[in-house]
Amino acid sequence: MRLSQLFGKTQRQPPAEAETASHRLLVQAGMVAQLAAGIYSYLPLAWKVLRKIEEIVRQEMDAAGAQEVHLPSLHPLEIWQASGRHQTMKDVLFHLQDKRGREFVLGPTHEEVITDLFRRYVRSYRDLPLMLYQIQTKYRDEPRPRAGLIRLREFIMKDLYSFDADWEGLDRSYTTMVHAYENVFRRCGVPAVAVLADAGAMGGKDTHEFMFLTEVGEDSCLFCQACGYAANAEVALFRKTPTHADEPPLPLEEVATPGVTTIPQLAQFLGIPTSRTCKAVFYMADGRPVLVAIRGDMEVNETKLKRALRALDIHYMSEEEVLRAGFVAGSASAVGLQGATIVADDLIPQERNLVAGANRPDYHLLNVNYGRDWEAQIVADIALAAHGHPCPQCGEPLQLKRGIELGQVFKLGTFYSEKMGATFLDRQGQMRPAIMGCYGIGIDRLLAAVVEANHDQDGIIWPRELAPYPVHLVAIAIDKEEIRQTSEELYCRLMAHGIEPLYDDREESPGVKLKDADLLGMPLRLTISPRTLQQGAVELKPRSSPQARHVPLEEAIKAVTEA
RNA sequence: CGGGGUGUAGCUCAGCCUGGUAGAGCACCUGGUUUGGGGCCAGGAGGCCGCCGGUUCAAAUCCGGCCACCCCGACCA
Repeated sequence: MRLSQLFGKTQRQPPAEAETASHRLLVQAGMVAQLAAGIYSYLPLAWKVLRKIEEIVRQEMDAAGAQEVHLPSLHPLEIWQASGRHQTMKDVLFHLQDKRGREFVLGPTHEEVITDLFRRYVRSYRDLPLMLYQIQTKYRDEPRPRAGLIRLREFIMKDLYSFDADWEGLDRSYTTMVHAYENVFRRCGVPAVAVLADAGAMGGKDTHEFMFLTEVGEDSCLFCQACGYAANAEVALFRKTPTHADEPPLPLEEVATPGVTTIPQLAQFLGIPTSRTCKAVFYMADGRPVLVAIRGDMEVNETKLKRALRALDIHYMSEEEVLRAGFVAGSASAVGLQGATIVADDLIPQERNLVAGANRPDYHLLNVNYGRDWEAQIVADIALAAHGHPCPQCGEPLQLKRGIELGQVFKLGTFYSEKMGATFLDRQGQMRPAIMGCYGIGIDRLLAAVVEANHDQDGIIWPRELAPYPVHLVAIAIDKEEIRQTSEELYCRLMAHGIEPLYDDREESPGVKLKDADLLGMPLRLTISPRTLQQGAVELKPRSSPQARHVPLEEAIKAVTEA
């Protein structure tokens, strides 16, 4: 490919809006272009890489025994009503109508469509297990698109669905997919780790996310170096031990705490650690007020809270909602509280003599004891694991790291098959719902991660298997006839050997060409210049190393093949 | 949806406070020169100053509303 003909132009200035390396480099290299928030065009170079990523994914999915299909993006609304997800996913669904007013949604994922397909064709356990997948554009009206290709509203996803006759079968399919995913990410040059995750609106039980650990990631995960425990912060457990479990309960006592409205102030005012306090946090859960009681040194994990409440939607109370609920912000507690659901973290009942709000301004209560002074409707683990908390398995301190979620695998079970009647007859002639799993990879997000994982200050460094072209051929001073002739010859010779280079045949200064070569990131660079030509040589340099060497022109093909 | 920020040439930005002729660098076109890290010279083309309204003799500039985009949070591949 001649660079002079290539559609897409490098820019000298990085784009102002880009804050992450992948966003900046892909835009600056002229590989992607934004159309609207979370909606991008892919130009030739990026599209080539995406196709290579897809090819790797196809190979691994096929090797795992899956078959590729292609499902529609236009989904009749009814199919979403059948699963109930027109409600649980309504915030991200794009809606549209046909001429007759029939309602459709743009597919954000395909459990409903695939389950429908299954129920039309599968009758017998003999057809199981079954794995179907597709690589397709998904549409989600994300509340906040972010960081170039990291979070898009229109994106390419590989989604695979497994159907098994029993739970052991699902476990096997799941394990098979986990291994396939490890292969995909390894081949793409992105180190990914599997962590325990939350199933969210997908339904189902076990689920893992594959994380690429990086500071620019939007997820937080906790890791134990001692025993290997790894979990998304949304679901991470940690070992909780009460500090004063053996203390006898002391009499409740009200104290004046003028001007004290926060836990740190309270602890300082009374000269106690924050772990001796019981904090009240206010939420609205599906429109109902909720008071959450948690030890003062911990934070609420909203994913856990949402699950404990079995709520569709929860959010932190606004000031207005606090007023309406009648909570005394700064001095609130569950003691004597009416008219709200009370949720207590499961550590609270084990503690003795905590300090909590008195539900009147400037007063707090000493020696508050669960069971004696108050009770909660729900007691559950709703605490957020943090850096340094003890591992739930071995007690060693957990490490907090940020990551980008590249893929997720779910054991869905019968969530969809029961709702939608996806059944089969087992060996005994019994009708049973299929046991399902689903497995997604964000293809364009993976592209972004590839760049995040493979770049330096000068540009992208494509891994071999993904590079748009294996070689970048730079002709310096190409307006000199002998340079042009030699470069053209080498270009043709490489092509004849099945190596298509990206050939910089532009009449540009050396600096421009070399900078662009670094930015565009082909794994090998061949440079022809008056200097190399004098020796009848061409310079060969890997993008990933500063080491360049001269090789005789006639050995160029061999050198490239062996490099 | 809450909080913060930005909208001026293809890109990066100045001009706005203090109203009066729309600018720079890069990119683009012509010609010349240079040739190993975005070189130099000359000439040229390119703008509903985000949109709508208001104030004013006069608005990129002041005021109001709206929209878009970016960042931080609640959601997800």
